[in-house]
Amino acid sequence: MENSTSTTEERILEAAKKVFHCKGFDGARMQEIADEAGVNKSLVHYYYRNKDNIFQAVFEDAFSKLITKLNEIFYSDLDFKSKITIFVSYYVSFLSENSYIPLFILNGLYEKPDMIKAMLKKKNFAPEKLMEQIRKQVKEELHLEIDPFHLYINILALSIFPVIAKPLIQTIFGYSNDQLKQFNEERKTVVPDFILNALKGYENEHRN
Amino acid sequence: MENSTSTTEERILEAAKKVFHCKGFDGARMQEIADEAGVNKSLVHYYYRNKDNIFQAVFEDAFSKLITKLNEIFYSDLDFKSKITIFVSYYVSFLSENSYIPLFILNGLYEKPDMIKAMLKKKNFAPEKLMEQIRKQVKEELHLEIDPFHLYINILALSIFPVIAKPLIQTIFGYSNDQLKQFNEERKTVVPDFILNALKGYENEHRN
DNA sequence: GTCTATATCGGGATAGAC
DNA sequence: GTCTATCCCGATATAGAC
Repeated sequence: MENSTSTTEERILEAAKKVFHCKGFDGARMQEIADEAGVNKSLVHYYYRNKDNIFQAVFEDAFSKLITKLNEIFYSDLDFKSKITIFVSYYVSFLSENSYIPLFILNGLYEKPDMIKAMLKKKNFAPEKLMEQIRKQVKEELHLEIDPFHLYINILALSIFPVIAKPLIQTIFGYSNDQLKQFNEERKTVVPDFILNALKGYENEHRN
Repeated sequence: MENSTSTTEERILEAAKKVFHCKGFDGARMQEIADEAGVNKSLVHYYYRNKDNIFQAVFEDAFSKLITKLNEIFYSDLDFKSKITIFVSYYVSFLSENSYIPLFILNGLYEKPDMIKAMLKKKNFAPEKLMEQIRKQVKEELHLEIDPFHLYINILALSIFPVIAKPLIQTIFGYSNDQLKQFNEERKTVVPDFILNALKGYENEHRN
C-alpha cells in the first residue's frame, strides 16, 4: 500500500478528515476511515488508540487552519478596509473549497465541548487583544466608536453562513454547482461592500 | 403515564424534538427518546415504525416553524425597513429560545438530502416570488437596484449565525449565559441598523 | 396501546500471529 | 507495522403476551 510518498499515519489522518468533516463524530465509522486510507481498521487504532483521539486530531487541524489565517490577516498592518476585503475574499475561497469545515467545527463544539475547550486553552487563543485591536483601528481610521464584538461576529456571519448553508441555498434557489460557484465569487465583492457601506452609514449618522 | 393532557404520540414527538435537536440524527438514541417521553422504547416504534420516520416528523416541524414566520413577515404589507426590524427581532428571540434548531436543520440537509428535498417539494416552498417581492420593494421604497439573493442571505446570515455559533461565542469570548442573553438582545437593534446602514450606503453611492 | 423479551446487526476495541 | 480473528456492547427493530 506504499502508493504515495506520505506515511501511513498521514494517510489515515487525511482519510479521517474527509470522513469526519462529512459525517461528524457520530456519523463517522472507523471502518470507513480505514477504507478511505486503504488500510486495515486495526491500524487506525494502532496509531490513534480510539475514536476520540483521532477526532481531536482532525478538529485541531481544522480549527487552527481557520484561526491561523484569521489572526494573520487581522493582526497585519493593513488598513481596516483592506483587512475586510482580503479576509472575506480569502475565507470565501478557502471555505468554498473546504465547505464541510465550518459546520464540522460548530458541531464539534456541541458534541465535544470539554474536549474542545481544553484544546482552545492549550492553543492559548485570546480574542480580547483582537477585539481591542479592531476597536482601536476603526476609531483611528474611520473615526467611529463601534462595538468590536458585534462587528466581528457580523463579518464572520456574512463570510461563513452562506458556505454552511450551501445545501439550503442549492435546494431552495435551485442552483447548480456552477451557479453556486458564481454566487460565492460575487460574495467576495458583495460582502466587503456591504460591511463598508454599513460602517459608512454609521459615519453619516454621527455627523448628523 | 397519563400525567398530562397530551396524547402519547404527542409526548413522543416532543421528546424526539428535544433529543434530535441536540444530538442530531446519528447521535440520537431511540431509547433516549423513549425515556424523555416516559414511555417504553417499543412504543416509539409503534407510532413511528422507524428512526427515519420520526426524524422526518421532527425536521418537518422545525423547518415549517422557521419558514412560516419568515413568509408571514416578508409577505406582509409592512414597509421594508419595518420588515427587517421585525424579522430580526423575532428570529433572534425565537432562535435564542430554540438555539438547536438552525444547526439541526443545516445538518439535516447534509445528512438526509433526499428526504429533505422531497419534503421541500411537498411543502411547495417557492423562493422566486419572495426574491421578486424583495427586489421590487427595495426599488420602490429605497430607490435601489439590489440583488435580492445576496441581501436575503445577508439578512439570514446576520440573524442565524450568532445563534448557531453560540458555543463558539461563549467559549471564545468567555460569556456567561447572562452575557450571551444580553448580546442577543443587543443584536435586535445592531443587526437592523447594520443592514439599513448598508443599504443607505448603496443609496449614497448611487447619488455620487 | 403498552409492555417484556429477544433477534440481529454493526461498530469500537483488543489479542495475537506474522 | 500490518494483518486476521474475535470480543462485546449497544442500538434498531420485531414478536408476542397482556
